[in-house]
Amino acid sequence: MMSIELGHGFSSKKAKEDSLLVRRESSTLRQQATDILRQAIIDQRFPPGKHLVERELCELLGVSRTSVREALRHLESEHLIRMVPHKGPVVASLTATEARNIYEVRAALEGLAGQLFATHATDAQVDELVRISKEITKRVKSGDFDAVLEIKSRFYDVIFAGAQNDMLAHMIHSLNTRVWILRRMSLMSSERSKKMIAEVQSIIKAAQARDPVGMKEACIWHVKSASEVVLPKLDEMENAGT
Amino acid sequence: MMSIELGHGFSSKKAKEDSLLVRRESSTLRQQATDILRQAIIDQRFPPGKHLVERELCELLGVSRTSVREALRHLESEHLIRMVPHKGPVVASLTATEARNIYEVRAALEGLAGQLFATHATDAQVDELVRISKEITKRVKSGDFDAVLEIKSRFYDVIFAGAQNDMLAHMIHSLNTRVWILRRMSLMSSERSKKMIAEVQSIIKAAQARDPVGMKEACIWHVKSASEVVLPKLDEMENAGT
DNA sequence: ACCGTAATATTGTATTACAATATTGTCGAA
DNA sequence: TTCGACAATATTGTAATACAATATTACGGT
Repeated sequence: MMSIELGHGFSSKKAKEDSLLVRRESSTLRQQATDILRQAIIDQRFPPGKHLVERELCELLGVSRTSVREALRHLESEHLIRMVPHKGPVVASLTATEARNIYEVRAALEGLAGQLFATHATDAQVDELVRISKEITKRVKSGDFDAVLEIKSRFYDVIFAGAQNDMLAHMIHSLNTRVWILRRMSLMSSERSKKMIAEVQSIIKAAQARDPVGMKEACIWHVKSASEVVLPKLDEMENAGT
Repeated sequence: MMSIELGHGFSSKKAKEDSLLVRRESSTLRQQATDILRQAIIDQRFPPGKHLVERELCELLGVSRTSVREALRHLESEHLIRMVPHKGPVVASLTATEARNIYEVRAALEGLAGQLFATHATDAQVDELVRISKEITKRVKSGDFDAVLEIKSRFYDVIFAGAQNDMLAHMIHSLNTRVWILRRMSLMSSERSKKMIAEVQSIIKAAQARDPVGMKEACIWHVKSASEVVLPKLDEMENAGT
């Protein structure tokens, strides 16, 4: 499991997964704090709008205020919380407008990712994509939505790897964090799941055909299709809240 | 001299300038620290690869380590610095690959921005765009590259406003910060400046025609064109460094 | 010249303190 | 009672200090 240290010969330009680098799990406390808080927000343990208090977080996490505050800075830049001067951090809530904006951007970015994948990916990566798509179908049938989201993340990770653009991967990932709740929501309709599987299939088909434009459009369509399910619901909720 | 004001994010939904809100200029010290450090990096006062030392920054800025560290967290999330555990922050250097990735993403995002502008913008915004484009031509002739970048930022701000997607604006802005140096570099060739003006004109034309697809393509073309000037130079520099 | 080890520097984290600001509660007057 | 002024309280913003963990450098012996 843990491999041996070879000194600091970290010339891992390729980063094969059998790297010899020591795997020092999330080295710093603030990193762990950040991850835990992020997860808590995603899981809605801290509901949107919730006013967080630094001291409470310190106690909750068992770390000092220093670390908590630095973790909060990080979450702020991910737009998971909003800092109100002299009031503190507030868990960000997603307005319908923001969600619409995010889905617009996601469509553009995932379209690009698809296009680049069709252009640059290895055959092995295409095969891997096919393999995962089958797993997606399987998990959808099981009805475990979080499991579906998890495997779909892997699906996209393969696309990003093939696309060979880390910046792109990072940005999409960051956006997805914010709409995670919506994505789960969208899966909870069985018609949506069915359509989703079909969309994945058309992405696969374009990938196998090495068709950049086709893949781009399939990816864009996939995002658009999801947004069309979710955004009306969000509008509805927002109006009901008024 | 330069009023930067990317103060507290971009949460202003409409941001009418005659808002009644109290205008507390960059309220917190860490915000000011963040801005100053960011500017220093952009201006290459801290060259890429430079190893920053917290204590020195404290002295330089006249604030405590607490504030400096929180500012550093922010810059880290903007990818302007890289945190190496137990070694500290290092000013990020831009590899040719990263630059290529960023330009790919920028093309997609600015294309989207253009498309949305053509769809949603008011006539006044189109007029404003025309006005600014004339100013761009003027400043290009003056030969002040920073002035050109500044007015081009305003050009894009109008596009973002018309596109009505704050998330998109924020992401492009963040990317631009990282390639600021390259953008300035690209302007330093007079042929490039000439072509740039022509590209802006074609963007304007599409905007006036309210042609989303045309505008999208003009914006994409503009980014691609800039990247084709800059990326070879960067490759060159990188090889020379070896 | 090489190796191991001590000395040093710097970050990571915790703790304490206090000023600035926001929120809440209290009391008196109209 | 209702309202407003003002005090009491809570929380963040910032600073200063301390120490452990780790990386870098210097030194000294072989």
